[in-house]
Amino acid sequence: MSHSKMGEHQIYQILRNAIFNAELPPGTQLVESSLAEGFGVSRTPIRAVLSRLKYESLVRIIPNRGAFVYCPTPEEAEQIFFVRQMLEPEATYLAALNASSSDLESMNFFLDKEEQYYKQNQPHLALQAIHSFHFAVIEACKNPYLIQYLQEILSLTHIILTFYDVSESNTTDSNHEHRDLYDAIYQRDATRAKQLANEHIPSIVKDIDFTKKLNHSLSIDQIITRYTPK
Amino acid sequence: MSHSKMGEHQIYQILRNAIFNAELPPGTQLVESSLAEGFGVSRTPIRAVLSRLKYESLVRIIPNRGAFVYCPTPEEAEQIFFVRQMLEPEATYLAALNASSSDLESMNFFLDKEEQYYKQNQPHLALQAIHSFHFAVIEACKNPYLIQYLQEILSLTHIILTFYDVSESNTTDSNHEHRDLYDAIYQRDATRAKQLANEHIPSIVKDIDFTKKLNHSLSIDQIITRYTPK
DNA sequence: TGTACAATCATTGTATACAATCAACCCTAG
DNA sequence: CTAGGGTTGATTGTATACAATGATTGTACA
Repeated sequence: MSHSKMGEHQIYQILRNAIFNAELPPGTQLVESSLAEGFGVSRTPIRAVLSRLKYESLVRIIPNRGAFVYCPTPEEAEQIFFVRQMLEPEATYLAALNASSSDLESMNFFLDKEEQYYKQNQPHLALQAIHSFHFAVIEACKNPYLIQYLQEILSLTHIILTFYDVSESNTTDSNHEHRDLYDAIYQRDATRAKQLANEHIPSIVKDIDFTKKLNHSLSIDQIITRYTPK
Repeated sequence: MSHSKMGEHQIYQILRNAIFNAELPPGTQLVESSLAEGFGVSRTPIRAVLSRLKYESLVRIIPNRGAFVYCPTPEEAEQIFFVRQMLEPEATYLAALNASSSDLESMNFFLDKEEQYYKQNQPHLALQAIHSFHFAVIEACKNPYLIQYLQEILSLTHIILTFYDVSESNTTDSNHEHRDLYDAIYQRDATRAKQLANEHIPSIVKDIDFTKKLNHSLSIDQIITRYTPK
């Protein structure tokens, strides 16, 4: 199956999203020639995209063997959440000081989305909204290096939450914690925002059930077709 | 000037070192074809190396324009040191808990080097020894994600210290602070190690003179020749 | 003289052909 | 039936040719 030609950035976005939402199951091999054919380009830009995903820890590249979708072990998950716990409270502190009105709007938007998806019993979409909310918060901290690292760590935690079962989590609590965090930022109460962020992360981790893996898997062609406009 | 063929990893190391030590002056354009000729390979592996350096913030790539050696502004320097201040004390805490005997040996080795280079009045080499010492510390924390981010941030701070003038700093104090830090880690006193690391960073920053830029610059060919074995 | 515009050139971006690598398979000898 | 070793095939790694981009220079015209 061949599609219309696509730009490198677009290809990156599609693959990133697919890994992000665990539609490409962790461990899947990404073969350059197949992707090239699917996206209607040569292997050259595909290699660039895979290389970028490697630096973001979303794929692992084994020399002369190939690229494989990142597959977090529970031990790695713990290390990832540890780093998130190190970075996010401080970034939240800065966000409370520096958030622009458009940052605040963005946070609000995704909070509403989260609530809406919970009510519609679509936890998978709610998780995406939560990710976007947290992303909006860290973007507001205005330190590009901190943003870069936290964005990466946040993506990894999102993959973990999507890949492992979190159905036991209390959705109402989750939404309330996020709203409280937003309120603290909105009121420029940086200390309180930091403390809320600090307490928030353990409440995410405790609901992960590492014994149950979920399955959202799609084929490469399904993914390409879905994201291809028209 | 053409040289014997070299592997991608080796090329990466050479370019990284050259940028790291400000031998390639910040702002220098790195032209793919020149590097390819210099290293005796095609543009393909050069592009891979430049792309990697880009993800490590050591070069900036402007699309359709080229790759340029990272050129830190004082404002960026502040943001970089801020992130270092966020990460390094905690990593030092973990290092005190987890350092292996070979980690400790490594730290000790570079402490001696630092002292030795100061005595020989070679501040530039002493800076490199300090970097290696700090690197040994963070490696001991055993969290691969934290190590990755701190390694990057540490490299950026090293570039800043090499690029701007720090000749006013008190070399004896510096060495003593490092030895104290090592002692705390050696004694597994994690809390003290963390505190020392916390106090150490401001004492680095205060000696930077952003008004004076130093010049260590070499041409690409000089760099290739110097690092080429034989 | 200064500005708009066209041609030129250096450089990056992409496609394709070929080389190198490694795993899996099969075949043979013990 | 098993262990060793060579062969094959799928995949990545590299070189090279060509296309696209955008800055620079030169030039005509106001």
